[in-house]
Amino acid sequence: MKPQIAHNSVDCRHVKQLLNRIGGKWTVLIVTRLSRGPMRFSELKRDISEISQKMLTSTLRDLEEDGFVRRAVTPSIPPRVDYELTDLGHDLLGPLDALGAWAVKNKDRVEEARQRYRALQPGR
Amino acid sequence: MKPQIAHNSVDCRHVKQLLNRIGGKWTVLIVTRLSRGPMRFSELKRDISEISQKMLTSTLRDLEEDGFVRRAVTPSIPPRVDYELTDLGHDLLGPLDALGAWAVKNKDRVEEARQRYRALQPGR
DNA sequence: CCGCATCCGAGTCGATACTG
DNA sequence: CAGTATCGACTCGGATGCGG
Repeated sequence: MKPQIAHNSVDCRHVKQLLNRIGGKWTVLIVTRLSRGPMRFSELKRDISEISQKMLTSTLRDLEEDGFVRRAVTPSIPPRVDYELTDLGHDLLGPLDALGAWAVKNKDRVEEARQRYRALQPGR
Repeated sequence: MKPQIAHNSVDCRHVKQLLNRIGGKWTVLIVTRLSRGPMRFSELKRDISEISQKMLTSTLRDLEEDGFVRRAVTPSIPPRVDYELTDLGHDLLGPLDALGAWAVKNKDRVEEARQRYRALQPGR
């Protein structure tokens, strides 16, 4: 089974890759936290209390891999690791904020649609 | 430069909900197809050949539930079902296209970052 | 033609325990 | 402090078969 997309446009693949990243359960939460400035691992963990250590680590790794986040290790004892957005990460905030603003602005319309839908679908 | 998304607030949930929707494997593909105009179920199925009937059905249901897509049944024989974007769905195209444009524009930077990352991580 | 029901494998998420 | 390792629960997506 190949992840090949029959959709001809090459660009489509990149769009989907990006969506897969930011569509992750924690990605946006982390990126928006970091938009305020560098944070330590434990700060992020404390700030997003519901996240598990594992998911925080792996999400940060993914973001680092794609060049949105920079990881800075200070080999002291105890060790210290800071994370911050790269230029690319900051650039991403633009469209991301736009989407976020849209979601906030239109949440009522979505909510209405959901209630209308449920009203018409007995059971389910 | 400053985060426009209010963290720790109710808004955050709506943003996440939206991302969960459009982060789905097929959502964007379907929405972009429908942006050109109404389409029948079988047209969509044919156009996105790799999608399974199940996923097409369930994704359309999700989009309908959130008010992005309207479903019109013509009870003829054989039956006929058309799907089209609602006004809300069309509005969503704005931020969605912005994100898509960003992905296309910055694909090289992401690609570079990935290669740089891989070069520094032997094995893994 | 449309799409629901069911089963199943693969990947994801998360709690817990352990290391430098 | 900042992770890694492991294992189970859960969810997603695909295949197939049936029904209106």
